[in-house]
Amino acid sequence: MQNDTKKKLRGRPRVFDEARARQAILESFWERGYSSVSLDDLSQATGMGRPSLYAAFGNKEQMYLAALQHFRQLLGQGIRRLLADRDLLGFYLGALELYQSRGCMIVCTATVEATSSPAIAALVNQTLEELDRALTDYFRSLDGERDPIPRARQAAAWLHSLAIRARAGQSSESLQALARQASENLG
Amino acid sequence: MQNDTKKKLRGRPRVFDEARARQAILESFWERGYSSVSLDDLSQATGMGRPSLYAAFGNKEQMYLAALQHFRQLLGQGIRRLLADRDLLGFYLGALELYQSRGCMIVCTATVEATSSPAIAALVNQTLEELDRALTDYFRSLDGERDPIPRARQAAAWLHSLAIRARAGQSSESLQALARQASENLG
DNA sequence: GTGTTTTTGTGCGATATGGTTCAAAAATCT
DNA sequence: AGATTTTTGAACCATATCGCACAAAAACAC
Repeated sequence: MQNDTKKKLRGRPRVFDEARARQAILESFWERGYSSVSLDDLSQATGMGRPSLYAAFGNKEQMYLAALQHFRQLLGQGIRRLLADRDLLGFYLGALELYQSRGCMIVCTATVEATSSPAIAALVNQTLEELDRALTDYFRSLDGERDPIPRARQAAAWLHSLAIRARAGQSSESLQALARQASENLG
Repeated sequence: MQNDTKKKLRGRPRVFDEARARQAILESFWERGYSSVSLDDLSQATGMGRPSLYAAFGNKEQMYLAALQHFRQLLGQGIRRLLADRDLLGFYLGALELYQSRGCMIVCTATVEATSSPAIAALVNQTLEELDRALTDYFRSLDGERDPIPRARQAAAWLHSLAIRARAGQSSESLQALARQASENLG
């Protein structure tokens, strides 16, 4: 929980790599959602025993929330980088790459739990609004763009649609065609 | 399982109303997804004992699939009716009404399970494609519409986005504003 | 070596879960 | 009334689930 530096600490050394474990937890939840992933699944995915898992990352909900934050960071990173390039097609294709691996964790798995867990609901909303804000800022920054908000909403709608279709397993070709349509539609 | 007519049958009469029970099952899954709804939850929601539930509707997955079909029918009905009126704003506002109660069952809860259950995945895809087809037909039917497919994809994207935002609990005003934007954008 | 600190794995416990059996109950048919 | 048919509810079974105690293990400090 507190060993971030890799310098020698006092007790028995950990046998697991915390970053790898976090990644494994993220991927499990990302792929199958919250409810259908058990602690045993996580134990297997990380190679850690349940007690170690618990000591290191807390209980199941805390792990899920951390994974969601992790995903959110991943998403935000991509958004900032790609929008800085003013390359909308690149943005959509990059997002698509992320989505085609396992779909969008926010749109396609966290929304289910939103009705059961206020904490998850809050995080979902926060992420959605963050995306809206980032897109609005982007369109506002474009020369001669007078009404950025509706444009941002439309851009978000394309992204949401891509997320859903990717999770549903539609073909790469049709998804990429959609990404192209989105960028042309907005460019 | 087979008693659809209400005429007097042979044995002990059922104490439950099959239609109401189906509705209760639908609402449970619709609200909380597949995995986090237990048979006990369904038993409580319907007022039926688990064995009766099992005898009448099969196992959990069969119940979920039936509920999903039920929802799909509901959605398709609304789509056909509203598009027949050529009232796109009405279409979006109607969908929104459905979505604001519990979100979209396909987009917001079935997609999670798609990775675990091929049957659910297939049904999700089928529904998505059905929607695309219906929207394409609609735009094709409009006078002077030469390229209906991209327009249909855009219309679907607006719908997907509305579904997600509604499930996330965004305000009625912002959702209705989005519905208006969508219909103006396409009209 | 002796003590200290931290991680690990075995294993427990209480409850939840999906599914099913089975006798009793409640209706109809003859 | 008796036989027949169907539903019901209690109870059961095997397994899964989350969470946690606890002793052994593995490192360091002195």
